[in-house]
Amino acid sequence: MVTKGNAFDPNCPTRTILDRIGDKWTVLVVLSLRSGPLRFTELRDGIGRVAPKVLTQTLRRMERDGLITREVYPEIPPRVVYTLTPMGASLIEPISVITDWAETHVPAITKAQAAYDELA
Amino acid sequence: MVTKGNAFDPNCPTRTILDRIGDKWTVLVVLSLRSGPLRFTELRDGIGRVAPKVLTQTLRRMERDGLITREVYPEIPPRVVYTLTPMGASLIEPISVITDWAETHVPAITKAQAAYDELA
DNA sequence: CCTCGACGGTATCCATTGGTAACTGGCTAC
DNA sequence: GTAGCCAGTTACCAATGGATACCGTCGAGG
Repeated sequence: MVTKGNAFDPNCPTRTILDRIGDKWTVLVVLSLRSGPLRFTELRDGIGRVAPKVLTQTLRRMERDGLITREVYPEIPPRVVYTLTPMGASLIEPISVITDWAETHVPAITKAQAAYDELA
Repeated sequence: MVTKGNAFDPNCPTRTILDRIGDKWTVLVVLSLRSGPLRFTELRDGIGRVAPKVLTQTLRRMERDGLITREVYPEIPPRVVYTLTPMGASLIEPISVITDWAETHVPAITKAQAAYDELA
């Protein structure tokens, strides 16, 4: 009845992690850092319009989860560099599978939506 | 700079679909329907405590996106059966990749969180 | 009778969250 | 002196998520 794990138990940590991964910004941060470390503003500019507050929240969470590291260089102006940890990098593959699926099915979904709205 | 697609463009449909897939309940609905059609209450009971309103919203969205079908049997008491479409079923694989990742990394993430909170 | 429960939802309300806009501090360049 | 850079933070507000209660219709049970 239940999957191999127990994602159906609300108290299961898998569920929490699933939520985390499913987060819009988390996915985009991972993809952004794919090709190397970035600074805060580089992330902000690379990801189409994120509120800095939200980006900070996302990055802190990801740091806490061990997906990225945050290195602060106490210079003026300040410099903070975010880097994927090996665990964070291991997320690229699963995320790619999802984005591939999404891109493949965009036309079908758009079409389904149009059909649905048609007879509404 | 950008992935194969353009998930970084906020107006890109891929982004919308990504949000959809990332949705907590959508994932659980797909997994629930994996082994066959289910009725509303079966879904509700199978997924650890969902508010009916939220489940309805989720199901309507998924129906609109062409991931599931909704069949109403005008009986008393009413019977409504939800079934994965082929497209919906094609989501099982990608989702499994993610859940596998999540389950594999639960210990590491939990450990990372503990370490982070330790020195906070 | 008449009330109770099954089913597939709505309706209402509140808490949490996502997001916007403005501001901070410290230094450097104009 | 004042404008700007970076990496945020601090209000503040709108939207969303979620809990709870309720609806109509019917057959079953008392």
